[in-house]
Amino acid sequence: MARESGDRRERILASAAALFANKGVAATTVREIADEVGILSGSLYHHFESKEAMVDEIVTSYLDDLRTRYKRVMAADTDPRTRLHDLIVASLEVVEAHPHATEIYQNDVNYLTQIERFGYLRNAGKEVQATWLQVLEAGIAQGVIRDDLDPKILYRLMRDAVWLSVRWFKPTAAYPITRLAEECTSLFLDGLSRR
Amino acid sequence: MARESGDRRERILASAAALFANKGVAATTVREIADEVGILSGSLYHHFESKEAMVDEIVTSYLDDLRTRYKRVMAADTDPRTRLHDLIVASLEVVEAHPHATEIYQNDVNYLTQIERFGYLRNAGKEVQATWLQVLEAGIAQGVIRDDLDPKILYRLMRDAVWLSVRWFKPTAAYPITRLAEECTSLFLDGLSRR
DNA sequence: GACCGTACCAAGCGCTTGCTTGATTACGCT
DNA sequence: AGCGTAATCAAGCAAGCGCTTGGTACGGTC
Repeated sequence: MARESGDRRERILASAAALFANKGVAATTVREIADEVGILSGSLYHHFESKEAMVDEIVTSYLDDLRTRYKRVMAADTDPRTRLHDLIVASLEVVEAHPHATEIYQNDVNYLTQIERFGYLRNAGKEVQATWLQVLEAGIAQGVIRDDLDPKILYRLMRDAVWLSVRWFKPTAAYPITRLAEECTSLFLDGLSRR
Repeated sequence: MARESGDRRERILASAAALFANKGVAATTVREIADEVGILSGSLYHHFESKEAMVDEIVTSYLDDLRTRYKRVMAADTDPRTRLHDLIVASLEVVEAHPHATEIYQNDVNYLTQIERFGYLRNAGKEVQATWLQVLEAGIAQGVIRDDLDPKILYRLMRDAVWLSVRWFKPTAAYPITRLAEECTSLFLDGLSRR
């Protein structure tokens, strides 16, 4: 059985990601991961160098995907309003594609960044912020976005609202992720007051 | 030295809260807590029954404070728009008063709720949601809040944005917490589009 | 049919964990 | 001076941790 090596590897990674997301990285043991896959804990080390290596692979592929999509948004020749909308859509798509990785990143950044190996997480966060700020500031300069709100604060409020949707949003036929993206965009751009 | 017993207890609690918030509950050891206070780990058990008991006391006093302030907001005879503003202010005040507890709650709910002792966290979350929904739905019924946005989704977006400010917001003289509250309220109610 | 790499198991190592225990100290009260 | 209590230390236990090791089963290759 299991003639396909990569298959097993990915199943381990998937189980690990789910456990890391639900219980936290520190609180998840290699034995739990092995149990979920149906092997002994020692056998994990045939596929991965360490527990950290599993976390690393999960988080890295998540960040790679995020960077790729952000670049695509910024490469398009669009106005700030559209770009903001597209950033929200791209973010939610990444959240949907890597729900466990998103949750790990959200819950355990503090813990992870103090491990030498994951120092790169700091830079990743700064990159994301720079992208959003670029869009917001262009919007303010062009007069389509209010200039009485601090763009850094705006970014952080929107980022947390969008990213943490991973904790509660489960797409359905009646309420797909595209609709969440529209409601997010509409809330942030137009506000919830009736006019 | 340390003739006041309660003093030492609170210093332990403060150190524990800071460590729990920064590293996560599971990743913080009782020896680290003791080191911060300047005693041996065994001595902690003269003041607390267990590590869980410390977490419990931190989180409980946080939730008590939150509930109290929310009740005060809802007891006032105000319109939905004001109430929403007051809920945001109250939330930010609690975040400011219990920054470590807020962070612990945000980062470790998943981990904590699966420990029997902390099952009450589920109900606490539902209570908070019910309060916000009550205000939002009253606003929709009175026609001051748009009816094309799902109130549950609105609540979750605003909640995450407001609560996670604990991770990045440090009040200064130029930008006190009251201003953050105003910007939050203005963003959510009016949106960031210039009109 | 000898050989090799892959995938796994069984066992356990060294270490850290939360927590316990018994002895010792500091201090207020009489 | 003597006593009682609170606070602490020194030492260590059982359990669980991440990870290593030595060995086995098996499919493919020449």
